[in-house]
Amino acid sequence: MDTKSRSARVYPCQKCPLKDRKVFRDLTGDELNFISRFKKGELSVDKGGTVLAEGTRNPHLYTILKGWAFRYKLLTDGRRQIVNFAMPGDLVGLQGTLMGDMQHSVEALSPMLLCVFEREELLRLYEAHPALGYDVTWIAAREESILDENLLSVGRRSALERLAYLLSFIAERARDVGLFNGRPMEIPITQQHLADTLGLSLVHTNKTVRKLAQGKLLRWRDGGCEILDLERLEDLAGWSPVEFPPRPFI
Amino acid sequence: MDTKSRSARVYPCQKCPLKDRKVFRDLTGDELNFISRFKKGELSVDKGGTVLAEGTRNPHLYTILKGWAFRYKLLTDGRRQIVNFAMPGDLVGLQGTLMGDMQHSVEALSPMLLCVFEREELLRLYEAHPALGYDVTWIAAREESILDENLLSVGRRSALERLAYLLSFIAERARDVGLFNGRPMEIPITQQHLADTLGLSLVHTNKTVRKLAQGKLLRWRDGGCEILDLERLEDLAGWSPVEFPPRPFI
DNA sequence: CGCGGTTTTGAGAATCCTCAAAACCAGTGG
DNA sequence: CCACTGGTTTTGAGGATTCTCAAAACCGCG
Repeated sequence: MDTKSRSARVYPCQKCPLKDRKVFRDLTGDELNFISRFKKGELSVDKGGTVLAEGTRNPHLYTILKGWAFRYKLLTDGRRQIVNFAMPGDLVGLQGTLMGDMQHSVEALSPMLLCVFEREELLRLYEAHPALGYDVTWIAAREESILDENLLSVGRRSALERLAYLLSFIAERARDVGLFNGRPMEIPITQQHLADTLGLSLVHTNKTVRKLAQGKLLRWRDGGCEILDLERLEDLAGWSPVEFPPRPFI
Repeated sequence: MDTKSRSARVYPCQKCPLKDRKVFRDLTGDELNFISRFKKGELSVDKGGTVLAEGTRNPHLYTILKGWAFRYKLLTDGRRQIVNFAMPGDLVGLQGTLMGDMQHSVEALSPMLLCVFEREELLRLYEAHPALGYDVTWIAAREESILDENLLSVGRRSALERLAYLLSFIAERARDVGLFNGRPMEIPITQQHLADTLGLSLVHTNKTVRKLAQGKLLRWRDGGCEILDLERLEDLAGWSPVEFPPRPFI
């Protein structure tokens, strides 16, 4: 189940498939060279595999190159809360890198490919390229801002609004990093994942999903959700587009 | 209502009342000197005053010296979600500093005194003292970790657990930074604040508070909550103490 | 004393939950 | 090729939690 494998380097940073996306800021040659040395290899994780586990101390920090994952926490009796999803360009493991033990787990929703960095070397990045250090803080602040929004949803939106908001949000993010690329907008999650993100029961989540499916806003197909009408979904969610400058990534 | 006033500098960083608390890491002389120049003044805000407003762009970044505040977001129809509380030693405004417009607001729960920094100079901090830049990231990661925990609460805990958890958490944090200091553990919030933090209605929050009050775990007095039995509160919350190394602050 | 903000209580209703079971579906091994 | 299995989705039904509405009580303050 927990099939991770360290593979040879397939993507040198100079040929990073993400770096030319317009949502990401451009890196200088120097920065790219540094990151290239900072990168220690690539890790592939199977669907369902655990990338990072709560309570452990992992020597690595990762940037997602390919695939989907989710970040979650558990209560002792097994109740699970998914706190965020992660996709290409996202950094995972920063919290553990800085604070010691991981306070949450990360699991793959699809086969993944990750860039591997050494946590011990992070400070050297700040020393060598302050702007990259600043970028890492930027990335952490962005995560914070996403969590604020999720908390607003779970605390104050109705089940239907919550679901619409979550799907809109995931779809927008995924589109930005090219996960759809013209193809249908399919999100590789189960309704149990949705339930654990929204703070709802599986049954009620299903009934809510059903409503959106009847309205042709989405459909459920082979273990995933396909967004059919993002626009109406965003209306329902009370979506207010927030424009950000190109974001950094490493 | 929005009474802010820029005051003369009362606390030079060398005499910062927080810097010797054991929850905070020690700063080198160089670092302290730099921070001292980085600090542009002090700001005092009345109880109920707005420190930062969602949708605006503020040229400043603050560290709280004295007082309590909360961070919140609003939906267009007025529903409010409090996402976190802030107290001495906490940095506020970082998200706006990095990403542009504020995505949340910050309001004072008590009279406050804040250290004022210029957002434009933040990058210089990374350049001059990479370790301090690293610290800022640390602070952001800590906020992230708190938000994860809040999300777990709101999404997966019952009303009673949620309330017990929230109060335990606030009390622990406040104690760490010396807000009680032997005195009774009084938290200057209304039940409306609790409700908006927990994602509950005011009425149901009140009924839940009542239960804890009947069990002598807390009592409500002159516009605030006094914790009477933190230990039992933590039991109820399923509290698992997490030990962190001394945390940075600037 | 009156006022605004806050806390408290009651009552009925909506949302959301749990339990239970069936339907569906892809993969596995016989 | 089929039966079986485990995971996922779907549906029904009754019940618990939480909500809204409404009003009263309380309390510091001008």
